[in-house]
Amino acid sequence: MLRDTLKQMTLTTLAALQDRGDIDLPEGSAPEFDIERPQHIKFGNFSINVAMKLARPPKSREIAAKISEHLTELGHLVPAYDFIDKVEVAGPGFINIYIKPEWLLQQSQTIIAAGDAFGALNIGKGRRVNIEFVSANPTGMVHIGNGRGGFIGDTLGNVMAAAGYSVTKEYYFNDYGQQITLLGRSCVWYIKHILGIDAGERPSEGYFDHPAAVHEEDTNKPDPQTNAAINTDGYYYSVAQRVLEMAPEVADLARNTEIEYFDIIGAKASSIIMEDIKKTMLDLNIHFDVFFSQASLDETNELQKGIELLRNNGYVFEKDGAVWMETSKFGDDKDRVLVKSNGDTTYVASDVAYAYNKYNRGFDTLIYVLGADHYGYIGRMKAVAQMLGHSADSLEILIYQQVNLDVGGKSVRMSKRAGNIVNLDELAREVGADVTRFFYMMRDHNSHLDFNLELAKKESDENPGLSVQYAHARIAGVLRKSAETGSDAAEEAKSANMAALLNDTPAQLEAELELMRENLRMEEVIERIALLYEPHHLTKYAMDVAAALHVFYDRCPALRAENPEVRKARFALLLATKTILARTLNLLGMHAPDRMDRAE
RNA sequence: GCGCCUGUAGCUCAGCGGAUAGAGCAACCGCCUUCUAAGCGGUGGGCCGUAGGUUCGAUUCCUAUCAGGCGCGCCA
Repeated sequence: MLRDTLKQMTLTTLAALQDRGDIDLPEGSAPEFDIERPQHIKFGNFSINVAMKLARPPKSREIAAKISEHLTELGHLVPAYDFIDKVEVAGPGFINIYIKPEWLLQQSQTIIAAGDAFGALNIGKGRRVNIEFVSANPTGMVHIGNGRGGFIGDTLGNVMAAAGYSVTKEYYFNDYGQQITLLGRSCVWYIKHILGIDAGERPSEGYFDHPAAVHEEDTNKPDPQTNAAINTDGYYYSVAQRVLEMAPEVADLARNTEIEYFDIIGAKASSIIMEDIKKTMLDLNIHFDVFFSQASLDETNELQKGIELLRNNGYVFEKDGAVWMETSKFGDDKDRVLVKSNGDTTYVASDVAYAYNKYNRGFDTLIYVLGADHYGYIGRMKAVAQMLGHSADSLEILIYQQVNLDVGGKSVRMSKRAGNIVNLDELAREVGADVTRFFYMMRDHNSHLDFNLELAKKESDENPGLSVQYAHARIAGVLRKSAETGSDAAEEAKSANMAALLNDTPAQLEAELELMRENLRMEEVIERIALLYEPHHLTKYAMDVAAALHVFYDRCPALRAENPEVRKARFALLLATKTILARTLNLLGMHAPDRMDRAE
């Protein structure tokens, strides 16, 4: 990528000037510096700040002038560096690089030739990365809160794969222990209602639908716990119905109501819910390579092996009849219990085993995408990584902030008790998967997200994500029109002389150059996302490319261009941009439509 | 009490220590006999929460402080 080339050129220049005695590098080596994208194009395509790192103004300007001179020379002498139009020194010592317009335009051919492979980087060098996200327990549907991780994880995974990492996307589900028993008991209660058996009082703990007839102002009162309050449209009611359909023999078990049957029924309910979750994920184009069962850790004995490994490494001790691990040795707030005094293993013990399992599968980096309520994980899991013999950096936890509901301008937390949980599949149905994905990805994962469902529905008309898709559709429209008149735009573009555009009006040329500048930025965006784990930059980038395309479309007709050379060259720009837009949309998990019908 | 996140335009938010802080939406004014107007051009709108500090340079880093959110189990 161009920025890397410039960095290399600058390093070469610094070394040459040092040899010549023109500059004095601290300890003989180049300082840290950046190749930046200036805010205004009048400051060039790129800006180098190394001179200010070496000295204060006005001395920095002198150094910048020397570097600038040498860079210009390099551009003339080395054919591979022949993209520099001019180099200028500005302000306190910025070295501003201006790229030749014809070089920029010519890159459209590079993009077209690369096709879907454009933007594929090798910064990952094939390193294996495991990204775990969503991992919602199969005791209820994914909602707009815990679903946020789905968009972050899936998009980050897509981008990291493009950046040359070998990515495995994974969902860890808890099909083990107490909560499955609870789910089973809740399900039995509903089954009894369905079968017309006396179900008794509704258990105080478990998984139940919000009663149908209760209004918001009643939420602080205890649930009615009567047959009348049962919501036959509720989710758990439907799960119970499906358990009965799937396994009619359950009816007999439910009549008995022995504790051990709860687990059996709970397992069936949980597998139904898991299928629902998988379907929701698929509807939103969120893909997983692996669904990992927590229970399997026990079956494979990894639960015990993980603990044993920690014990052998000397980090396990006993206290108060429980087994502990010394996570505090590695910066955690406190030590954590692995085996309770009653002999049960803790959830944390499963986390240890799961991390152990992931490392054993050969992953170099484990990324966890978790909600803010899992903040406490960071310290303990980083400690676990080290106790298992890996670096703290090999395990990264991305915390995304809470999603609240925006009700009448006030931020309201979703809760089961208030019955105001909005499920993700509901949102996807209302506004569509593409808009949903774009909407979520516009925000940094560190930012809080107040979800206004009404607005989200409205934004389906106004969402900038649609403008990006429209940009893609517009290009497809031109190509379609061209095909209708019997011409082959792709064929014409191949033989285009891009320099033909240099005779366009200044406004046209500016639009064409801006379009190519944006197109070529994709590699930098992918690199940054992969290195910093910040997938939200992709939406901003997509909007920038779309905006550049719309301006170009407005000013620079292709089909109607009088000059056939100009027409060909503009076809090349359109095809290159279509490639970029399609690629960007696909990384976002969105469709790149060839046609969009107006809403009205 | 301790820890983490957030505070930028009317709203929702971008902003990798750099130059005159940006986008979308909302508001206002223009542009369709033209490759889709889901678009383009223009206007207005900012003590970057507050106060110090580091730096040639701070919205960005550090400290304090105010405000909002979240977390601090032998729960999962």
